[in-house]
Amino acid sequence: MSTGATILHADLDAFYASVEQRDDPRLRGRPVIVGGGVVLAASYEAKARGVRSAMGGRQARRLCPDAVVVPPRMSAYTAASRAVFDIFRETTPLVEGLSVDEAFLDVGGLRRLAGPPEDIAARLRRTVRERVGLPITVGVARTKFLAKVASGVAKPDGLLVVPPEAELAFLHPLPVERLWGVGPVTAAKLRERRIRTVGEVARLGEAALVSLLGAGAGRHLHALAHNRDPRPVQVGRRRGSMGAQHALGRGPHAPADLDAILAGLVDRVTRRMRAAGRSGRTVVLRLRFADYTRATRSHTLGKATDDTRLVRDTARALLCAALPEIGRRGVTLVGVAVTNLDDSHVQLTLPFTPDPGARLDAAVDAVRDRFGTSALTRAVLLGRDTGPEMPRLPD
DNA sequence: TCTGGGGTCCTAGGACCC
DNA sequence: TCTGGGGTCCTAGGACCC
Repeated sequence: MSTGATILHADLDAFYASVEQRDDPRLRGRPVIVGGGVVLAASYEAKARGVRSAMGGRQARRLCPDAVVVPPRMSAYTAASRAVFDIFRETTPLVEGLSVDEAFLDVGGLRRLAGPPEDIAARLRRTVRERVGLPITVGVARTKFLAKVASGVAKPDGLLVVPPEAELAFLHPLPVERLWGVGPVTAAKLRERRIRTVGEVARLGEAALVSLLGAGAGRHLHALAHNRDPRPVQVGRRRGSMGAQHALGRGPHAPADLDAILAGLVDRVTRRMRAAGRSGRTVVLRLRFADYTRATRSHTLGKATDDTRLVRDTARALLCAALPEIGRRGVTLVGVAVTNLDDSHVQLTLPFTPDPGARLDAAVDAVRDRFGTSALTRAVLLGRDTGPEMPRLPD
């Protein structure tokens, strides 16, 4: 294992908003908000005025009346994401995608081939800017956790290298909210104990953290504050669940309407599952009540399925059982997810080749490259035009 | 902070098994 | 006829992330 700072965390800045500014020069330099009801993304000009993603649209407009509000163009973001991930994979085969707009890259083995990590990172930023036209921030460090923190500090359009000898000096003065995994609840608990910086967390001791946050979170945070993070960059992670949800007004909502919404959601999810070659065993009904508290109801089937009717009937039974509670409390969101996705199918996307024989050869090669010869027990070749689906974790 | 849609990971109790 | 230790699976909830 290489000992230097060799992990890159690359993160596109204000992704959706940057794509809009790229494609419409009139938006450049102006506050841009993507999304109507809630803010999906805000340009840095809008962020400077206090606009945040997930914020209600009305509040955003109050904070920033001169913002240009544009509807999302998911297919444009998907295309941009694909182009950027192509550049990631040209940089190193060791790419772990976290979402549409960020990934870890391990460049530890590339020093002789491609130069030191900081040069690779600078080149990556330049290439993304030239070929895709988007600003991207890169953090470089010895661990994934620190690389992620570094990119967060360097945003927007920045590059920050944390050399191994400077790790704690970098980490300890930061506010605890900077830590990946510390959200509002954990931050509030720490604040009650007058703990504001990572250094103060590190001095607290593991036992105290465990009693404050629980065993898992306490130990995790203690390790991170001491900069212990052994997790490697993992290639080819597959998602564990697929879901769809739909928010509703405060209601009331007739059971038949809820059932129709649920059927539509199930249809969407199972369609995506079949397209990805995945099936799952557990059907989860997700509910949000009028007071915005949440609940889930789930049922696990005997074997994995991607069948619309079976998933729909299962979800419908869960909904029926929950109707009395929905009647009492009101409902503001219904969702369905299928989890326990099996690992028996993998989908690889390959460029189209006209000759069927060459197509099969390419598929066999691709499977062998990625999983070894023994993995190739049965392959189904599907022709599919690339739709507007978002590439999150590969399926 | 008056709240969309898509995910991940962890915890804890209970059923059930040996 | 009162009860150990260890394991897995299922369900539900919660925190967090983009």
